[in-house]
Amino acid sequence: MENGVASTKGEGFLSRMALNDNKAGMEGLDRDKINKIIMESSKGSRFYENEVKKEQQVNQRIDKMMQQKVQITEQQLKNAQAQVERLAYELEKRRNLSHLIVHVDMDAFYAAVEMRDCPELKDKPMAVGSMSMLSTSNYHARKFGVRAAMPGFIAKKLCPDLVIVPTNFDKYRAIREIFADYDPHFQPMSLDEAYLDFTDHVKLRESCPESSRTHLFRTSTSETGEEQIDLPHESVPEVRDLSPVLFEDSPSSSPCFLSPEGVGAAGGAFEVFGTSVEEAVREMRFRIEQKTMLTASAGIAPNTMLAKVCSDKNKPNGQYRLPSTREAVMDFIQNLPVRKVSGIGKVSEKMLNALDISSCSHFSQQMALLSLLFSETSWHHFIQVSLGLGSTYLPRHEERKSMSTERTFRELNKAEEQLSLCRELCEDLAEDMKKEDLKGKTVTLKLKNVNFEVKTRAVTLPYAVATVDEIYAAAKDLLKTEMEKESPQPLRLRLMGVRISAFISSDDKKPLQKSIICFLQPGKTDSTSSYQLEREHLSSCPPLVQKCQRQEEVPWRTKLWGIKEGQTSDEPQMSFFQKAHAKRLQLQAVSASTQEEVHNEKASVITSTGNHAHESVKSSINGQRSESNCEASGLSENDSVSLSEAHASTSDRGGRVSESFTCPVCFRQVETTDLNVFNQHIDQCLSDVSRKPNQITVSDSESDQDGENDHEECEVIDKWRRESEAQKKQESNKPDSPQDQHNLKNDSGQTVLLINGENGPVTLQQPQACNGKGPVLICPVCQLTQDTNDLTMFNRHVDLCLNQEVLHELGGQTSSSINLPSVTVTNTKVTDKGHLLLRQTSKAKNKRRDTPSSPPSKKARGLGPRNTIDKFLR
DNA sequence: GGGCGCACT
DNA sequence: ATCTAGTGCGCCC
Repeated sequence: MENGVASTKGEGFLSRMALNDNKAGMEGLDRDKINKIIMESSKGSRFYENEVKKEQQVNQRIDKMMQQKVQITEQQLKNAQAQVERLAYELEKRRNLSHLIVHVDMDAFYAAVEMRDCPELKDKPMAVGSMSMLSTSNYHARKFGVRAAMPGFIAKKLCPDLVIVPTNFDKYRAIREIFADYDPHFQPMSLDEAYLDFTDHVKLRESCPESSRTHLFRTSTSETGEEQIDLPHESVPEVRDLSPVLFEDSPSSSPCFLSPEGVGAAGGAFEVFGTSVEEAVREMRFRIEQKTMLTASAGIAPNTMLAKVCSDKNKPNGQYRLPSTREAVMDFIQNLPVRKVSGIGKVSEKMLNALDISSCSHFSQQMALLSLLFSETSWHHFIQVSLGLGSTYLPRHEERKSMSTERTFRELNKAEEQLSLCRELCEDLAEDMKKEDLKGKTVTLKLKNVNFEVKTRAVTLPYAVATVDEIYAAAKDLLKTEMEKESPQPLRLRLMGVRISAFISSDDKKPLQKSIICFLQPGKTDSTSSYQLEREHLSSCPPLVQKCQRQEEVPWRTKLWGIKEGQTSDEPQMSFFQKAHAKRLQLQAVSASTQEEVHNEKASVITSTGNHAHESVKSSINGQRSESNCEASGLSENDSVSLSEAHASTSDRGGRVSESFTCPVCFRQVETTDLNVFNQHIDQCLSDVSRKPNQITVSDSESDQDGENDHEECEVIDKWRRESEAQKKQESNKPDSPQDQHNLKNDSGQTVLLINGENGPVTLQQPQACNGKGPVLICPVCQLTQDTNDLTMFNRHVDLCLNQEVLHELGGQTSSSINLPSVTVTNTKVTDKGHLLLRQTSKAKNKRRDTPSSPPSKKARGLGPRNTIDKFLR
């Protein structure tokens, strides 16, 4: 090799495949011995040869880069340096240390689940996967060098006693919901990993009573209110013997998990958690463990980039906090190996190494050079890493961009078989496409031959396709073309895959309905109105409309992200309905970003009972009607509940049974069973919006940098809402009923108290008394007046009451059998599992989803959204 | 738009 | 004997 990077094939191979001893649980292994086995198992195989070839290609890239490097003039470097410094200055100016981003990562996730469900495995080295490939291994196996992404047959050589368990994704999927308990807006990166923003939670935590930070140990599955994750056919081992067995050599096993500080009234041990973010995260991990019997590790830092690195620091079953000071961040970065940074992989690392860059501190020294040798996105990413900068907001779920299926097999060289396999793949893909109601224009065929050479061939059709025949027609053409190229030799394939991309928007497939009859009547469409959306963003949410039509829960987060920065009010094609939608969704985003959740699984037990005893709660809430304003707009998760479940509901309000719909525009209950009447109501609401088209705006995040317009915009919306309400009142000529919507807020203008309707739609509580100071809060459980105006405190109290109710009176009753009032406090969300999440708004801010210190483009390599998992989640 | 590589899990 | 599957994005043409 010209640059001397790899002098032999073996070295070249090992530089790609050798044991990466950075991995947790891999410390102090006999690396040479392990690498020798890896080498011996691989040498001479086609895979090996291909790896060597790829290695050479990388080396060529490096050579090319080095040639460029020597041609760089002093002047170029000087100019580049100036540019780099300017950017660094700008980035520094925008550094945002105000967020507390948490990255949670389940420890050896798949393996841990399998061990939990099959305790005999606990003492053995085991891995999840197949002889061909392992997904992960437990910590026993890691001692032998067995790790994720290693083929099982090699792992067996390293560790002959290794037990390999096949993957069971359905089981792993169930775990995901625990993250939502903590932050419904969490960003899942995979089945076992997520980012959460703890900023607001910690702010509120400081004023929390100790009781709400007290958590019981699970002593048996039935004694606590913690829901069980659905785990088909397995026994539930004692949690306390799980953790030490799983991670006996954990660097940071929290002893508190094993030696509880006290014994609760119910006989259960409990632990009190503090108010700091470390304690909050520790509490979360504790609860995850109590609930799933699995441990998680976490990193706490001012941004996602750092949080991710931090979560790895004390793995397994540990956490690490990087203080939110510039000094701490820069210290942390100095000795951080570049490879630890998300987005810098094997190849990037090697290229950087060739420039003598191995730790992040080297970045700043070489940044001018890097700016000349790497693409703009790449070096921008590098410079941010060098400054310890990263995203301070959690990008929400985005739309899927492609869908594919592929299969690996033993050599397949008969044209007939290849074609029928291709057909099979197309069938699978078409089925998946149908599930998400997708149609795409680009069909890509992927082929890997027995020498591991990968080819992709794509065709973009003038129309979108989704059916088997359509996809196959395109894929077959591509395959035949490749066959012809090779003929008379046959293609010798080991993998075939079909992918569809370039999805068309839902609107192209089915026009949106002005009246949201689509929410209500599956299959029925109103062809008289169609909406051409100018913005691709807004229109590119194909799964949404269909899901509405199926009356499934609408993924509002998805919808929310259909509305992105750059949307403005002067888009003529945007329907008013969509504008109203957009605005509300945007407001949801605002409140979502400022909401914090009060853990309340016990309350969730209550909520899931649904239609009981609303009345008993109503009388307990006295308060003032709020002035509409931004903070108390009430446009939060509640709305998503209303919207997503804007279908007929039968309720027993006021002792009578009535059919009603919740209007998705004004949120009022429309008491009718006639869809036409309901649609008329919605149309009226929409025309209310239309009279103020410029006020129902979707703000451009770029032009609203400091969120200063938020208040103004909220006022506009609330004004409209007030007017709308007044108008409706006139129409119906009825006084306010308890179900009428009012935003209530406490003295600080932060909170609204609502009573939850049984079927999702939220009805707001009419204030009944006013003491001049704010709402008088009476606990719906113990019926005692609470000496506080602070809804957070009140929530905590209710929480505790419910806990006691559930634990001490109802014992092991399951959630569905508990018959208690349904209580919701504002900005709550009833999750699909019936969990009641309590949150409280704080000052609306952070409207910008892209904060000054977040990367200029999340498209920076490796930092884009990961949608892999969404397929599993849906 | 096509082809292919990188990165991540 | 045996080295995944799925996705998004960058770069180059």
